[in-house]
Amino acid sequence: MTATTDRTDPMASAPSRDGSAGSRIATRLRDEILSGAYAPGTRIRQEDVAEQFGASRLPVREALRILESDGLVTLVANTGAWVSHLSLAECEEMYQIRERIEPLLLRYSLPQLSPETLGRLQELADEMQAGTDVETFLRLDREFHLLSYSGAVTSILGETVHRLWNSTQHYRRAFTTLIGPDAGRAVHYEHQLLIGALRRGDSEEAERMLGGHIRRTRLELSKHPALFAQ
Amino acid sequence: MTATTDRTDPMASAPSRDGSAGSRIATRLRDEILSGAYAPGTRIRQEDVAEQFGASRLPVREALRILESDGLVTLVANTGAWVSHLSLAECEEMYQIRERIEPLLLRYSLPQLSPETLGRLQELADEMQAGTDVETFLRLDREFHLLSYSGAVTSILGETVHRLWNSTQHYRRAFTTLIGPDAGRAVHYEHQLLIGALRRGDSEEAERMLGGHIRRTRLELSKHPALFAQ
DNA sequence: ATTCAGGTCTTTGGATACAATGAGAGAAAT
DNA sequence: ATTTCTCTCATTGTATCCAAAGACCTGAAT
Repeated sequence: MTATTDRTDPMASAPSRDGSAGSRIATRLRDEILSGAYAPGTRIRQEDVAEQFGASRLPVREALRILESDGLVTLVANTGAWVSHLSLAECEEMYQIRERIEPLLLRYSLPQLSPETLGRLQELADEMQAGTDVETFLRLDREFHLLSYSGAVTSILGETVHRLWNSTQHYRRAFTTLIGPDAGRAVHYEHQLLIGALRRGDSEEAERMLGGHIRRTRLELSKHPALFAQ
Repeated sequence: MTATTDRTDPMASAPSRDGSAGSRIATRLRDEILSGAYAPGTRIRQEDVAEQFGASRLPVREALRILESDGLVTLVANTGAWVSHLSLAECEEMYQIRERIEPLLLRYSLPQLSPETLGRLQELADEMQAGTDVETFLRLDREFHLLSYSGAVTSILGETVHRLWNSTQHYRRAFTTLIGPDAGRAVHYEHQLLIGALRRGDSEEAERMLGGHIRRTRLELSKHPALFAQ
């Protein structure tokens, strides 16, 4: 009976809050949205989803509420639900927030990172650097960063960061598709330098690197307003 | 059909998302929780609320989902709903987040603040300094800070800050009750200095003042773990 | 006396049925 | 031709009913 939902697996893309049908539907819908199956702006009809999952519209409504609180779905009363889309300004806001709170989360996490985790981070960074397709790049990058936060036992902060990643997922995909997964070599170098700071236990430097990494990404992103065309 | 909900009134304690019964119930329940009528840990029975508002349990469930996404209510599947309570660690986390993102919000807001708004901020600060009871102190402090953010046209950032204020409201009340609304003179001085920076349009200094203000409050709060006794 | 098992009972979760609201098409008037 | 009004239909919102899952109480056995 705490204020937080359990999250044993830091990599889980879905909180999987509980066993209710609404939560299960939310989990699967979330994965579909994050996978890119639904583009932002796509309308979501309750009945369609209900039929798809073999349930009534009621748990679907609960699922939509959950996804709304995740920022993935936008509900309008008496009208319907849509997959959320961001304006460039909103996306930049999210990156500004990330830039300020993810270093904090990393600071909580760093002292608890095991050698095994650091090794795994190195593997992920190397695998990314070897070059891959867009989807793999996105998956590895997400796993890399969220794993670097896995030492933190925080509740609110971790969830907030998770939400921000989910909300911007589609635009990261669009951006990466546009410029190619290796166009920005800086990403790989920054990851390597970040790992170095983590290995040394240099919290200050790790925070600075991460903040800069997010900041640079935001500035790159803002050069492509076309990604956010309505 | 944007990703944000309208919020014309920056002071509204409730988003008042739309006209559905669930949202209206959520709005009123939220106000009751924030007013202190329900202590954290209090169980909320769906049927009680339904009867209180003359509705069925269904919109109540929606209201509880909404409040859960606000962080004010904790739902457990097949078990029930409780007014959320925070541990000291969780509350400190929220203050750490606030310390990093509220200065950012203030930076967005500052250039848009009208002379009238600055005057109103001065009135609020003066009124607080004159000394009042706990409830008035809380109301004025909340209005002061949220009004200082009212110039920002942000969406996500403003909502996030709003949620953090709501989630910690009960503990601010408990803390203020414990030490008295005037025990911390520093609050008043900080407010005055903050207004000075705002008047000069000195964004850097305003951000620094606000960050320090929140930080100091967090440190004070952490001296009283008894406030968070289960 | 304490602990464990069973059963009842309260409370939540879900499905069907109905009401109400909004959106879109079509027709008429300017 | 364009705009506006109205009517119809698709879709969401709510209530009632039923099912299921915990919680609590009672009882017996060690």
